[in-house]
Amino acid sequence: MRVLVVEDERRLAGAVQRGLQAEGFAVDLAYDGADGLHLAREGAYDAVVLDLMLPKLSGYQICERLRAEENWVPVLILSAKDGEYDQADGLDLGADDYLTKPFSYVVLAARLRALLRRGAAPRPAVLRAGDLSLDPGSRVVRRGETSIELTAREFAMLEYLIRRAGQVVPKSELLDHVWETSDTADLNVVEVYAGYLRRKIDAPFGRSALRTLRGAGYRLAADGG
Amino acid sequence: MRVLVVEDERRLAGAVQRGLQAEGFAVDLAYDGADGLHLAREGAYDAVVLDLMLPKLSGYQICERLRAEENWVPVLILSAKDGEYDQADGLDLGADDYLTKPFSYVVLAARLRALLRRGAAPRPAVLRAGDLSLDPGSRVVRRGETSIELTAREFAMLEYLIRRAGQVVPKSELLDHVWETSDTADLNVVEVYAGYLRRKIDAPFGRSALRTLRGAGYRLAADGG
DNA sequence: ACCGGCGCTGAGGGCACCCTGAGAATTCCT
DNA sequence: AGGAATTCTCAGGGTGCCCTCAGCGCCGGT
Repeated sequence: MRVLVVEDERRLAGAVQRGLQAEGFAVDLAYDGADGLHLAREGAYDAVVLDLMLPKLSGYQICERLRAEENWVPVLILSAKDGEYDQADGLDLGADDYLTKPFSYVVLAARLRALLRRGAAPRPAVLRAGDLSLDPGSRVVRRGETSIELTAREFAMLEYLIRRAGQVVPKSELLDHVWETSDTADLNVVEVYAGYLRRKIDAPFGRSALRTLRGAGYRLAADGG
Repeated sequence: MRVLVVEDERRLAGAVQRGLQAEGFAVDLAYDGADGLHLAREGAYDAVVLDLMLPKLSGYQICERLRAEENWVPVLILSAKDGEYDQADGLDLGADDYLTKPFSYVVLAARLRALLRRGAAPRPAVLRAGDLSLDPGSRVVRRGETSIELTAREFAMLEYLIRRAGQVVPKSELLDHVWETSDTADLNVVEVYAGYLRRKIDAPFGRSALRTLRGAGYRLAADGG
């Protein structure tokens, strides 16, 4: 398992390298953001550990650029900041885990193993289907450049559909996951909301991303229709 | 996105529920390990949040049992313990993330979103017979590059045939598996649908993948005809 | 070649499935 | 509390799907 560690403080970087090597990882080092980004792009690593405060490019920026390039290598952010909002920001930016200094190599190694077990995440922070995009963090939905106002229920249903874009989703599954009604199930409410969604995400744009498959369910076109 | 929270301290459980609901999650609660395991098994949740110290079954045990049952629902462990080895143990046991008390709902929600981003169910394989392909997940049927629209019944029948491609399938077997009529069986309906299928998957392409074997049944050519 | 049976097909009725507008019920906000 | 937004229920209506039926062609046997 090859890991890239980007950390400008050389003594800490060396210590992390030795600590992870002791746990069986192969570790490369980079000492600034530009080098780190370059290596992460080219090096085919199984995971990347990023310090936040770096010369030239911050850890945030590295992560953001990698994700913008559709590179879903597991990223673990490492930082002295422990404000909760920093943490939330890092995760919503596309990082997969977050660890605050000081930390132990045992924990770092365990979290890396957990990340590697999951494998590279083939999913971006912002969910997309063609020119349709949905950001679970900021709750923003767009069709191309124009943003769309959705109610909570509409948003939840579209989120579920866009996570399964290209797949057929039965109405019963939508009812299970988007609604909380366990027993008194009326599938009609799903149909009603399918109609609401079409009026907001399809009709104004002359598209038809949300298709009904009679007897099967709904399918959101992976290419946005 | 539906989340199960297993936490025995009721006030905390309620607070977490409200906090996550404010972030847009649908939250179910369980107050002991046995309930938690049961719900996690049955409830089709998108993620599970487990307290470690629980009556009846610990969070560790719940996680261990779920994984032993091949249930890969994303699990986040929540605990007052913050010893580094506890953390490492939880992660190596198959949990996907670990958070120590006290924590904030903003962080919990962000980490759940990161988990959901990663957690994607593996798709069923695409079935093939020559240049004929059928995808049970997206419900897409193709002959070469051109996609074909099938009704629910046509799709079900083709799916059954393509799974038995190259083999002879009696009409009675199709009736049993594609239709649910147990007794009042009229085999003619199978013949009718064989005709529908031929008109859609064979005739437009000048092929004949679906052959009739008089007195025996039908056979879908394994090489697509 | 004739005949019996098997399979194919076009037509059509019925109904299940889905969509939609209206309005009640509930929640949220001021 | 009052009003607005959201969520949900309900009934009506359209249409596509499913199945039945009857007639005919075709195949295989004698």
